[in-house]
Amino acid sequence: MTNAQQRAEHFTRALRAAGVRITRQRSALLDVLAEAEDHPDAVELHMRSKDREPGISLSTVYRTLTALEEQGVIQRHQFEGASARFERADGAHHDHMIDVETGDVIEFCSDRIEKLQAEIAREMGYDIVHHRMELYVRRKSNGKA
Amino acid sequence: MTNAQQRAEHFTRALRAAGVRITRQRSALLDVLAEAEDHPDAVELHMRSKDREPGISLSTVYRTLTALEEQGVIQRHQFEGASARFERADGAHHDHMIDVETGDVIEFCSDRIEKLQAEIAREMGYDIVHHRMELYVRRKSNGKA
DNA sequence: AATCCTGTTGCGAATGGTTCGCAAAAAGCC
DNA sequence: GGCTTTTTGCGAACCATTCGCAACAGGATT
Repeated sequence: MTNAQQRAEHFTRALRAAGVRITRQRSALLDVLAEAEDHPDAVELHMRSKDREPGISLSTVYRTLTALEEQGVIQRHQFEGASARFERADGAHHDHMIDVETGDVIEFCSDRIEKLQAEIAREMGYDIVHHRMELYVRRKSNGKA
Repeated sequence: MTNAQQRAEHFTRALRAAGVRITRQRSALLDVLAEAEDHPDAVELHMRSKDREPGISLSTVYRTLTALEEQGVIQRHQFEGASARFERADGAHHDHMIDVETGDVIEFCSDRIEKLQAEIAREMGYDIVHHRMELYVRRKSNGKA
């Protein structure tokens, strides 16, 4: 069994556990999400899902994405000046770099930054509920200047 | 002359320099922005401006905010699940903590985090164009747990 | 595999923050 | 003061997302 199939089953179980029914439409979207290696938005996911289940509507995509997010198995990211983009919530926590030229999303993680964030919040009398850190970047110029 | 007056003049000069005319409406909004010590959204700025210049419309507030942002004298922040909030761009760069209970915005800055961000981007072959870091926080609980 | 109950669908309409188009009004240079 | 150009307020348009609803379909039970 492929990783993607395992992930699709994981999604299915998560929804079933929440009393959510698995319809043909949802199954198609779950497969799409399980296979995605990028950070697609709702419209992109809708297009990919239509290849498997032509009848699926954009509303259903949004509704299912919301349900999956509520179960904590996917994450929704609202990057600057763009519609929400989604990704699986399997691996470890990470932050994002967005290539401002191409829109590509690069994942990264820094324990040291996380520690500093927690420390700063603590010093000011707060606990961090969650955080958002995005670096908007451009490929480094080769030349000197 | 108060700081707020100086800041209002600074805004005025910035707009004039860009060939933007200073109308009564804009003048009112500029004063409001110059006095603000918080991070108001467009609707809030509209309300405050109406106290000085009752005729001002929300469209004008948005248009002027956009012009000021283009001149780099104010900043627009899009925090999670809320409308855009604005602040003056005088002082040094800083990031934000948002109290998830109250919506209050607390400013903070960490050179160490900034350095780490730049280092991470560099190692991956990128230059940072700008970044966004927001800590969504809750007042620390007094008790043990 | 037929039934029933309840959750789900697609559609189009609604939402909410923000922007736009337009004709009337006002800045500000001469 | 007149004239040109920008700006205004208004309402309509926008766009991503959500909602309302009547028709439809899981899936547990039989």
